[in-house]
Amino acid sequence: MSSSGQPQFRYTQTPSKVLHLRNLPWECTEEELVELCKPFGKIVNTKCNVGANHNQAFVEFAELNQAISMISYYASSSEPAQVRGKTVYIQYSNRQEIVNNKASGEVVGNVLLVTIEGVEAGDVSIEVIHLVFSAFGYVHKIATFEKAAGFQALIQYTDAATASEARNALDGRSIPRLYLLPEHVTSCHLRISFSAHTDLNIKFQSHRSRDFTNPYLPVNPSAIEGTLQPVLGPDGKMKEPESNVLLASIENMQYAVTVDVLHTVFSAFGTVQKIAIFEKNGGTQALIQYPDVTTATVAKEALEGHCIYDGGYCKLHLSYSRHTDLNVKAYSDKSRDYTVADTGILAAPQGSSVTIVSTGLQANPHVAGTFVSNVGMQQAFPNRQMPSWDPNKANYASMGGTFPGQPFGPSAGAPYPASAARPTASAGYVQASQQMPQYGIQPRPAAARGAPFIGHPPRYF
DNA sequence: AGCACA
Repeated sequence: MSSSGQPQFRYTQTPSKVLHLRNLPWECTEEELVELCKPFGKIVNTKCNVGANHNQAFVEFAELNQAISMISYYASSSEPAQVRGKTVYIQYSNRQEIVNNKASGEVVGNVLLVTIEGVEAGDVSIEVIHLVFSAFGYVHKIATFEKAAGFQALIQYTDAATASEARNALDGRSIPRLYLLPEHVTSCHLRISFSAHTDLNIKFQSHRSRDFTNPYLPVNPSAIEGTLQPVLGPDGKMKEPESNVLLASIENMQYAVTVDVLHTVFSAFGTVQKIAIFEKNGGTQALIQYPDVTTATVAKEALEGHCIYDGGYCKLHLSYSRHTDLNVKAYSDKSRDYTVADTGILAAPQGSSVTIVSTGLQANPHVAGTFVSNVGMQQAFPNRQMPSWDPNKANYASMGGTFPGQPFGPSAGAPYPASAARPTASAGYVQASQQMPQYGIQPRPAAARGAPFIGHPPRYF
C-alpha cells in the first residue's frame, strides 16, 4: 500500500499525528512548541523536555494530515523550523499518540483552573487569590466555586503565556502564610491546570466572583450584607471592619485634590454618594461613601497605594472608615452629597482630568501594583463628545500593591449553581466567550509596569 | 540532532 498520497516526499518513517522534535533550546516551553506547530493544525497534546538532554519534545496533532502538512512544509522549506533562532529537527514519532501525558487541563489557555487543597471556600478570599495571581499579569476575572475536588477558582488572564507563567510559578506551591489564611488552615497547596474557557462570564461582583474589567458590573445583593466583622490582617492583628465608607489619606499632595477629582476617581467603581475632605495631622484626608461595602472593598483594593497623578503625586492610602453614613453639606468646596436631588451643579466634573497611574513602588516586585485607569478623557478629547460607555471596554486594572485581605461577610450563599470540577460551557455562570473585549490595557511585562495609560471615561451617576 | 510512563 502506498503511503498517504499527499506529499511527493518520501519519508523513512510512517506518518503519525505525533511529531518528534529535537535540538530544542533549553527549557523550551510548551508555548514555544505550540507557536511553532499550531499553524499546521490543532495541537491536542505535547510533551516537553524529554530525552537525555531534555532538548526533545513531542507534539500531537488532532489529525494525521496536520502532522503531515508540517513535515511536508519543512521538508520543502528553505527556512528550517526554529525555536528561539535554533534549528529544530522534526520527524514523525514512532508512536501514534502521546500517552499518559497531559489531561485536557494541560492544554494551555488563558484561563487557569486552580484547586486550593485543604481549604474551604471561606478560608481564602477572592482578594487573596487576586493578589497572588496578579503577580504575573493583569487578572481579568475570577470565579470561585466549591466542588468535590475542593475549593476551586477560575482565573482569567489576557493570554496563555501569562497564564502559563503563573501556573509554572505557583503549581504545587502554597499560598504564603503571610497572605493570611485562617489559623486552622495547615496547608493550602495550589493545583493548577488550564481551563478550556477563554472568557469567563461573570454575572456579579460578589464574594465568589469578580470581573476586574468591569467596575460597573452589578454587585450581587447577597454579597452586600457583609456584617461589620473584624478580620485578621497578615500579621494577625485586627484590621478595621469593612465599611461602605472609605477613609483616604492623600500623600505627597503636590496638586490640589478637589471633591470633583475624588468623585471622578472613585466613581470608577460605583456610585459615590458623599465625599468629605478635611485636614488631619497636617495631611489631607477624605471620606468617600459608597452605597455598599462591596463597592468600597473593590475601590479600596484597586486604588490602595496608587497615585491620582503621574509622578507619584497624590498617592492614596485607603482604609475603612467607622462611618457608614456621612453627614455633609450637600455642596461646598470640601464636601458633596450626590444623593440630594439638586445641588445646582453638575455631578460630573467636566473640567477635571485625572489619571491614575502606577506608583511603581512595592515591597514585593512580584506583586507590584499597577493600577491604571484614566478617568479623565475629557482632556484627551477637549472639544469632543465623549464616547459612550461600553462595559465591555471598561478599563480598570488592579494589582494589589498592599495586602487587601478583606473577606466578604458570611451572609452570602452560593449565588451560582455548582459546576463540574472542570467547568464546562454549560456550567451556568461560566460560558465560553463569543467575543473577546478589546481592552485598552494588556497585562504588561514587569518592565512596562507603571506606564501611564489612557482609558475610557467613567460613567457619571 | 535521533523517541517518552513519571
